[in-house]
Order: sequence, then structure tokens, then C-alpha cells
Amino acid sequence: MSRRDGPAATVFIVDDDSDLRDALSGLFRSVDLATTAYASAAEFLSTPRSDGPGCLVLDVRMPGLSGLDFQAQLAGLGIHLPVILMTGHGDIPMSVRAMKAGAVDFLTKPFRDQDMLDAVTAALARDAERRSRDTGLQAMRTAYETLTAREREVFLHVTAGLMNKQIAGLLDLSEITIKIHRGHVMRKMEARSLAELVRMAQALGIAPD
Amino acid sequence: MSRRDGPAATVFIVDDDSDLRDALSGLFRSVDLATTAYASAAEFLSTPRSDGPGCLVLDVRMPGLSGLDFQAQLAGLGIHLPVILMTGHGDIPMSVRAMKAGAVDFLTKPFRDQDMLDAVTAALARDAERRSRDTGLQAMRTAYETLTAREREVFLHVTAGLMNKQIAGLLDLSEITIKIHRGHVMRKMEARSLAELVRMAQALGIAPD
DNA sequence: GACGGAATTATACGGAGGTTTCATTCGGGC
DNA sequence: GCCCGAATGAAACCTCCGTATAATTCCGTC
Repeated sequence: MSRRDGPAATVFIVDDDSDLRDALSGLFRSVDLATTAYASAAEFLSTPRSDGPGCLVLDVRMPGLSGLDFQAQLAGLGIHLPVILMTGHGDIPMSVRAMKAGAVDFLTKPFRDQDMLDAVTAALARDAERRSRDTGLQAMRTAYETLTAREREVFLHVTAGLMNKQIAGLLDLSEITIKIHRGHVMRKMEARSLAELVRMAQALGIAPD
Repeated sequence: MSRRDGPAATVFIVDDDSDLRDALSGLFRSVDLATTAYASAAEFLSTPRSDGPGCLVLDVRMPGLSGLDFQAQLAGLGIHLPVILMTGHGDIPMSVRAMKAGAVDFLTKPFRDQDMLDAVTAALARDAERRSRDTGLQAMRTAYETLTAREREVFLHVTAGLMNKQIAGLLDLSEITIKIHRGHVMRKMEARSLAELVRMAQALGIAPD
């Protein structure tokens, strides 16, 4: 509860150079950021870790998986932490590739402490933003899971703007049945108005076309 | 009508090196891309130009405004063309800055023709995507402009999910008046259902909170 | 001063939404 | 065989939405 970036944000450092790991750890601790350091991507992956807010600071050149390769794999592993890359022997194509892949920043060693701190601040802000976007969405997805197949059909057509009788015609059902399903959808999704349901459909990516 | 990127996509080249301008023009014409070249940012800005689809290919080092400075100014000038930067004497911080500012790519001279073509293809795709997003939005904004102040208030509350009588209470009006305004909103916005109106509100950034 | 648009409200009516109650059918699962 | 949830639907009832008609007020323009 020390900074504006929220509770328990952790900077995960992955670098094979123990001196740099220590230096970075000290730097981040000096601004009250929790820090955990690893000597390799493999060590990071094999160590149990809470999925709290944070960001990754990766060295590009490491034995085993390079920082760039590791970055490319993260999404597939379900890890969405923002990434900051650093390198002592980089080139422009490398940095461009990293930025295209979504890196927050790409720093060349030696870098100024303040540049690293700025990058981490930006990364934590991005993570916080993603998390707040995700939080509401997760509850919606969970609620959506509880819908039956029929209810999902009705959900789709209702949020597309069709009237009950039109949906009834499409699905070859009676209007009263649509009303029942529609009521179930509203209750299960915890929507208090059609407008809210439409917004949920948007957030869930349930487009009419 | 020669490529999948739509009608009349133009590559705008801005570089003070006339040899490179000619080479790039030839390259783009070889794949049926319309091309216009300029020797400086100022020349580009002072030349009348249709606002059709396209992208910009900028040299970083130019007399007058540099490619990076020019890129930074584009949004303020209402120009949203995707930017590809190229340089013969760049460094990593420069490329990172450009990518952070939204550049599609950052190429170092000499580059392979195919790399430039790939970058342009990506840039045109990004432009086409932005345009298709913008097209519908522009019509909505125009329609929204025709709404009176009262109608906009009602629009806001309706798409927030409030009932007519609740809106009437908030605005200290009778329910029938809300119904009238609501009808006007639907007609002026050309929305055929409440769901459609809610989606428009989302697209227009008219959030309840 | 006349005209028109915006805003307001009332009455009335028809259509659409939503819930409750009751009832039937169909598949699983114990 | 029995129970349960999902799906279906009919009847009744109430609320909400939407429009048409008509009227009043205010404000700015011609």
C-alpha cells in the first residue's frame, strides 16, 4: 500500500547477470516496488507465482530462451504481464520487433535509472488498465457460461434489437417462450435493463453480424 | 481497382534524397500502388491532397522538420495516415520513440524491397481498418449534431437503461414529454431499436458514468 | 406582428415487454 | 420407476413503450 499503482505490484526481473539483477532489485525497492529476480526464463516459469499486478523486465541476451523469444511465448502461456526489454547489444530491427510485439519499452544498457523507472511506471499503468478492463469482463463470461444454448440464441437476437415475436419466428417458437428465455437471460446475466444487456453483449464480443 | 487494399490507396513519400524518392516510387508502382513524392514535410503539407486511403513513408533525417517531429505533429494536424519511418543513421532509442508514437515500422537503410512492401501493406491495412471504423462513426456524429440539448439528455439516460418515468423524475418533466423526445432521438439517429441506439451511444463514447 | 421551431403537457389507444401460474414433454441420473 | 432441469406454451394480468391529436408557451426570425 505504498504507491498509486495499487496493491502489491511486483516487478519480475529475468536476467542472467546477477550484478544487474541486484542493481535493479535495489533500484525498484528504493521506490517501494516489490521485486523478484530470476536468472532465466525457465526459472521464472518453474517458480510458483501469484497472478497479481506487475510487469516483466527481461534481458534480451540470455542463455536458453532469449528475452524476445520469451516475450513471444508469454501470451500463449496465458501470461499478460507488460514487458520491458533491455539489451547491451541490440539493433534497431530487434527493438522494432519487440515493440511490434507489444513491449512497453526497449532500453539499451547502460540506461539511466530514471528511464527504467519511467518504463516500469508505464508498464504497471498498462497492467492496471488491462486488469480493470478484465475484471468486469470475467464476471460477465462466468455469467454467460451459465446460459443454456437456447438462452444464448435469445440473448443474441435480443441484443441485436429484434422483437420477441421476430425471434419467435426465427426460432419457430411461440412468443411467450421467448419471453421466458429472455427473462432467464436478464436474471442470469444480472442485467437490470436492456441497455445494460446490450453493453454486455458488446463487451463479450457477441455481435449481431 | 487493382489491389485488395481498396480503391486508390496512395503511398506518400517524404524524403530529401531524390534518388531514393525515385527508387521508392518505382518500387511501389511495380506493385500497382499510386505514389506521390515530396522533398520535405513542408512540401507535403502545402500541396493539396485528397484525403483518400494511403500511408506515409518518411525519412527521419531531413532538412527542416525531421521525420520524427513530423510524425509527432500529424495527429494535431488532423492527418491520421499510418507512418513508416526509415533512416540511415538511427539508433534504438529513436526507433523505440517512433514505435511508441504509433509508427507502423521503422526501417534502416539499406532495406530490402520486400521489407518496405510488407510495411506498406501493413500500413494500408491499418488505414483501411481505421477508415471503416470511422465511416459509420462520422454518420453517427452528424446525426447526433442534429439533436437538441434536451434530446441529448434523454438520449444519455435512455441508453443508460433508465425508464421513461425515471428520466422524467430526474429532469423534472412529465413522462409523456420524455416519450416525445425519445421518439425524436430514435428518428434523428435512425435507430430502429433500443439495442441499436445503445450501440451508437457506445460508439460515440456517451457513457452512463 | 406573423411564422416556425423547440419544449412542454394531456388524453387516448394499441402494441410490446415482463411475470406468474399451470401444464406437458423430454432426457438424464439415482 | 422416480425426480429434476430444460424447454415449451397457454391464460391472465400489469407495466412500459410509442404514436397521434391537440393545445400552450417561449424565443428568435422575417
